[in-house]
Amino acid sequence: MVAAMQSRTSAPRPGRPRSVEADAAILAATRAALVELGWSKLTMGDVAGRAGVAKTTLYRRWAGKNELVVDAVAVLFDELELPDRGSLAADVEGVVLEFAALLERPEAKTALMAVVAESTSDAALRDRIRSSIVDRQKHLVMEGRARAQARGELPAESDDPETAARSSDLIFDVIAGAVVHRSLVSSKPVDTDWARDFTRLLLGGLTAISPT
Amino acid sequence: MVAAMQSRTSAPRPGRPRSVEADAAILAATRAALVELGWSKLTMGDVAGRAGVAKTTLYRRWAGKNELVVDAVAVLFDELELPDRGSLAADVEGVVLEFAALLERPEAKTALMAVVAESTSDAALRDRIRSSIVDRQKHLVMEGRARAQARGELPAESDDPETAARSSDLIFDVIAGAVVHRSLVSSKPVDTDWARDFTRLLLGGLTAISPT
DNA sequence: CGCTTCCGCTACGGGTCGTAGCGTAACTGC
DNA sequence: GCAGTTACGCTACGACCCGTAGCGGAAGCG
Repeated sequence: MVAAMQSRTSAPRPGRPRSVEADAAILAATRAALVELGWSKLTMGDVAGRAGVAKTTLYRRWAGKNELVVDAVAVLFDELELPDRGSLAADVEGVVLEFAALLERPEAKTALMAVVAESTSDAALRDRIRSSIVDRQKHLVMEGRARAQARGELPAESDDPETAARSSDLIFDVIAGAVVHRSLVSSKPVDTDWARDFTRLLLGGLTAISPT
Repeated sequence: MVAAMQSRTSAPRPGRPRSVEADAAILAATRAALVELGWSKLTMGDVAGRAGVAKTTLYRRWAGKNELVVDAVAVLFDELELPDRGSLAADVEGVVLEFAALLERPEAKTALMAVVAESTSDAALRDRIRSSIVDRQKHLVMEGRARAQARGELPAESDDPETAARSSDLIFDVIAGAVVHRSLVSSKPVDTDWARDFTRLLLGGLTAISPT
């Protein structure tokens, strides 16, 4: 992704250009390998073989497994959308289910946790994840919040842009964190029942949880 | 941990017993290696060297890196406690900060995400994590909830034990998930400010978030 | 003392890593 | 067309880690 951007934005350099088909083939092969092998058993040589590409070609574009997988998985997050479902509750429920469906895909679940784990001791990788994955989701929170404010479901946010950002960060961490934890750590399904319970908790708070 | 339990519960077998010092040394060496090297660069041979133990001894007790690290990190969660801080809000804030402090320890942050990632394609490891780590935390939710109900801060839970379990699972995923996501994915600090904001959101819901 | 199990050590085949070197292919500017 | 430049496929390589086997010896039990 970053590599692709580089070749797209940079002025046409002399010499043979990098094969765009190879880029796509490598990323697709990486996702396929993640599905079949999981993170730990995935090797650069295997990916190269699947993509019909020499191993050296991979190393010319990505420093290693971590960077490659981040780019391979990042595009999955572009699918996330937030259609107007009429109410804040419906919007939250919808995005929760969408995000959960994304996490159900084996290439996503195994790769995401692994790269996050690596990023704890690799600042560059941390930035790469933030820009390639995290920031792409955050705008969903902004959209949903703006809509809810327009509907009168939420009060206008603070004038101070810092506090406004703080609260949207908070909401983001709560939603994404809860779904990830439910799905990957507790390894229980994020179904419509759970999404409804979670939405009620998020909107109304702990006291709102009571037998329906 | 499981290995230790095995040798503790099983009847005294004939022959030389396993060295308990070796167990402790290996687990400590594993944590030290996690701090210095992180997950990916940690090797069984390195751990054996640090522990002053032969590599074969490690393999006699653990099947591999995954199992070893789970056991090495599991004991960290025993530190988590939930002293009565007088109110539900204070209790939540306290456990959030405690959990965050635990996640700040490099041996915990790098190992936890990694084993969770591996567990997505390893059912046995998933069970091991659940029993060794997740279930140890869940009782904190029960405690806090029971206290809040005794104080009159929360209504009594449903008679149906299934719905009661469902809601405590939900609360657990929201709290743990949010802290993990904030700390490891968004890589921003879980400080007292954030803990206060989060607690207000959890107790009062989205509408309660407004300029103080 | 025999029996059993654990330990440390050495050695090994198999696999992955990341790089170097080579000849060739593709594209640019003169 | 022709040099110049860069990318590609291929091969080969040392380095490292894996997980296991086999050995002699140590530590307990009866």
